[in-house]
Amino acid sequence: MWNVDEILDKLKTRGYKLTGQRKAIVERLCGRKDHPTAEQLYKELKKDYPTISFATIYSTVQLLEEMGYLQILTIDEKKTHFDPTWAAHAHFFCQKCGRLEDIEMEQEEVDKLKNLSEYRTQSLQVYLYGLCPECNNR
Amino acid sequence: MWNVDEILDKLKTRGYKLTGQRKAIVERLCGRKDHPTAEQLYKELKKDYPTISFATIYSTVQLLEEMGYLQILTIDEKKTHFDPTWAAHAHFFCQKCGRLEDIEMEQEEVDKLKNLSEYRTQSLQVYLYGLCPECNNR
DNA sequence: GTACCTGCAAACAATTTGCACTAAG
DNA sequence: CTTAGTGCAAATTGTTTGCAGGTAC
Repeated sequence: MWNVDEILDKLKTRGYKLTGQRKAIVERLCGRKDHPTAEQLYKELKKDYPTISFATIYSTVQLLEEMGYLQILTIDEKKTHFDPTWAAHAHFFCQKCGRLEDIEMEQEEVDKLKNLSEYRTQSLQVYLYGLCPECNNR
Repeated sequence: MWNVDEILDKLKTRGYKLTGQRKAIVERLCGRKDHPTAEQLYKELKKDYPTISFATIYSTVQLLEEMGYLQILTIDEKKTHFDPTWAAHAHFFCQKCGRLEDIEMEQEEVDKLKNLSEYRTQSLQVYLYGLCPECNNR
């Protein structure tokens, strides 16, 4: 699990400016277990930064992805979700309600999948689709 | 591998009309190894159906997905790709040129992944991201 | 002081939708 | 004949972009 200071340090090291917005975004993402969308982040951050914009959110999130601190999930066809968890894992997406859950996966399994291609794999996603128990029972 | 007639039969059985457009779309998808986008399909189909529309393509493709004959891939953040191959396999996406390739995967492996969740998994995608050899060498 | 960053609004692009017309059965 | 399907154009929506002003360093 990465921590806020580590990321801010690395940002600085790479020559990026430590703006209040970037700090706020990193802090808000760090350690959380859900997978917020840009919209969700925007609403949450508005409390601290009433003027924050999608432009800033998207650009910061892309920065964090390039640095390997988060993954941008395309499991939901409608919008991207951000996943700040570093540990190797798969995702389950409920096709009815949109619920998005982490699923544990062994590192060994992940490595095996990454090596499926003869090309060098930089990142990997395993997406499972179905109905969550609640949606299945009605 | 499914064939054109099987699909058309099943469409009829389910009460859908066998329009020329649907036949053309099914024929064009059946057996192909690449992963066309809506745009690509549209261009190709225009030769036979100069008036064909995106509305028809999207609706037919959704129908085929519901019937389990193709998968709609979200590996490319920008647009969806259609995959008419039924056999279990993963996908590799080149982050630079957008090349999208099939990767073989054993059925055993697929089943294992599908069972990672306690919920019933209806479908599964394994996406590998990286650079293809060509993009890697320049 | 000077890049770089931010916020705003406009632009973009893939997909969806409403509706009048057409054609399958 | 009836109803589902089609094509068109407009609408929608998540994301990106251009640019003027602001801020980190």
